Amino acid sequence: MPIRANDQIIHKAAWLYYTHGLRQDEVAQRLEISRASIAMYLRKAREMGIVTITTSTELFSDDVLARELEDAAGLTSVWIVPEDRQAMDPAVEMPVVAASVFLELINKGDRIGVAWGRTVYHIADVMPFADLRGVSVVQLCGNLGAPYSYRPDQCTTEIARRLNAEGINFYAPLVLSSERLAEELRREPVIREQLATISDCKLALYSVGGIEEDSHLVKCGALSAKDMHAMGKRGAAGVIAGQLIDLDGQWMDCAHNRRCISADLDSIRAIRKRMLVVQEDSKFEPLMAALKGGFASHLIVTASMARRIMDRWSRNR
Amino acid sequence: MPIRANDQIIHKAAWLYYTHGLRQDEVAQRLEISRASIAMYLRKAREMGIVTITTSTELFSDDVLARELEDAAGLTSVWIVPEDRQAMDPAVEMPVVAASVFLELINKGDRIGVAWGRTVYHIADVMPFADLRGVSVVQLCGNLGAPYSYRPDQCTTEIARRLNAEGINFYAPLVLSSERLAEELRREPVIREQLATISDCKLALYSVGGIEEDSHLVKCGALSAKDMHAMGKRGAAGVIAGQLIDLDGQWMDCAHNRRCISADLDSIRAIRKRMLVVQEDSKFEPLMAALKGGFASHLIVTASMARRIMDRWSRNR
DNA sequence: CATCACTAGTGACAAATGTCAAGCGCCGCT
DNA sequence: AGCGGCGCTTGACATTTGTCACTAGTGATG
Repeated sequence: MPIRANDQIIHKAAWLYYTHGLRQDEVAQRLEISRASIAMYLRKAREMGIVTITTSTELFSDDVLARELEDAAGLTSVWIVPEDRQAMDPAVEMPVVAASVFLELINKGDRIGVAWGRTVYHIADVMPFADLRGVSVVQLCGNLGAPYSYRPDQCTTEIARRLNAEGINFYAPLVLSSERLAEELRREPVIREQLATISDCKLALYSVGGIEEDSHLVKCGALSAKDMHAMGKRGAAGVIAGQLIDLDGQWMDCAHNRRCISADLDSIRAIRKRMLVVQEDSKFEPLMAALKGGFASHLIVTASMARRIMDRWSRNR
Repeated sequence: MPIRANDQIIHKAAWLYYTHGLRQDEVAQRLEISRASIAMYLRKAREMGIVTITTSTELFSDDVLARELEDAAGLTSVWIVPEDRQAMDPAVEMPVVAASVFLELINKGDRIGVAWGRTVYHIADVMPFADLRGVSVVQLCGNLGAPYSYRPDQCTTEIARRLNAEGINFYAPLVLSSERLAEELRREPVIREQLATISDCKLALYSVGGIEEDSHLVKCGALSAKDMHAMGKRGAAGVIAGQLIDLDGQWMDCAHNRRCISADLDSIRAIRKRMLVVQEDSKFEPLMAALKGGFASHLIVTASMARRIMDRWSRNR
């Protein structure tokens, strides 16, 4: 574009305003035209690229990635745990970040849902102590005798203890041996009430489970390796609060899910702050399913995982 | 710099406001804090270089006189600071223009040489904040205890700080009491290495010093008024990076220069972008010498100075 | 020469932004 | 535990900026 004599005044206005920090009326005075015109010139200057406003990409590259991911996936907030940092192992760092984010998301009097898994327990394990009387921590899924220390009730209890909050455990098994029994149990007033309050939670904390043979559900004996494998064939992509979800993050109508006593997935989706924390790189596909299913509003992942999500997301469009 | 939870929110506010164009109240709502805080965060973001607002310097190079001067003196680029009533005070304007031009000339990963003087310090003082990680700012000349605040190392340091770049100071005095000592010091590995890297600079910033009795070298005690006067008689015409040059811009073989620890003039000439900024009308003769000596590829002067250069140049041909 | 179409500029008002004193936790100290 | 200082946050108000309907000037056209 050739330099038109007229642009000169736009340059002058932009220079005085942006570089010297004069106010619009001062610029108007100096150039002897109305302030309204200055406002117009400045808009043109921005449109024409005479002034450019850029947000840093170098110094805060992780932050930029987080913002891009928020935009792409429609999430409220994303935290990126860097991996290139010489100091910290992401496996240690992530639960710490998650715990402090979790703490900040809690408000007085909130009811908070906590699911279960290795990740969640690690978060519980580094949760700072706080005095949050009036807060209730409820268990999102039924119980399960696990060979490890992170049983569902323990996650809830440990977090409640650290926060000085009220822990509300779920007095039902996660999986029953028959659908009929599960159905009957769900109808029990105590259980029903507990399930009904879940959508009142202000905040939920969970990870997403994988569907490999070493998945949590399998390890804890809730599902045989063979059945899990079969479910993978049938389109299962991940596990949320003990229940299988498909590639689109929808509840699967399968024997396992029907035998489960756990939070209704729609109740979980109804919670405003759904904090999803994913540590393992191998959980990429489950994570994508969970995101599609709307199980996250607040996401905590590693930088490499964030990049993979961005890649996939932009490719699909 | 560790993860500062506080910066995260600043970055996020800046992102939403500048990149997405949300209004402050919308940002406030989304981040669930007051709008007043958002306004504060945005100010910090600008100060920290998370967002940078730059204005094109085209206004000053878009000038017939500038083109003529480029052609006449064989310069790459000239910026003219106008002196008319509509413009700002040239004394204020020139450092600002210089700082903006300087910023535009920097590329990612560059090493940049910065000399010393009142002008350079004034430029440093109005240098915008930016995010130029990976850039190194090196000091072109030795140090000098100045009665003013603009010591050589301070120029370098301040510019580096504002750009978020790495500042590399020169740990030697500008002038030593004997030639022998200067020679020995120049041979010291640390110093020698530092001097050797100067020609790798992609960009240099300096002014040219006068040889009057109120010159910088005299004021800072590097040279007595009497000696300076004597050097004038012997043909000295100006000062570049602490060293005297003659009317043709050549290094003078004199006691002062031999006692100096500073960038070799040929190293400076080897730098592709040599940005010379001259404010005072009184520096006409030094400036002519510097131009003849090839110390400028990019020149910033007042309109009247530009006219004087053109006059002299055309008369001599 | 009247008319129309178009642009750039303006005054007045609405909207957005900047600022500051006061409030509120939090931390360290006694 | 109580106290004082410090730094962040906020509500309320002042200032600055954005917008829009309108006008004047300009140039093309029948």
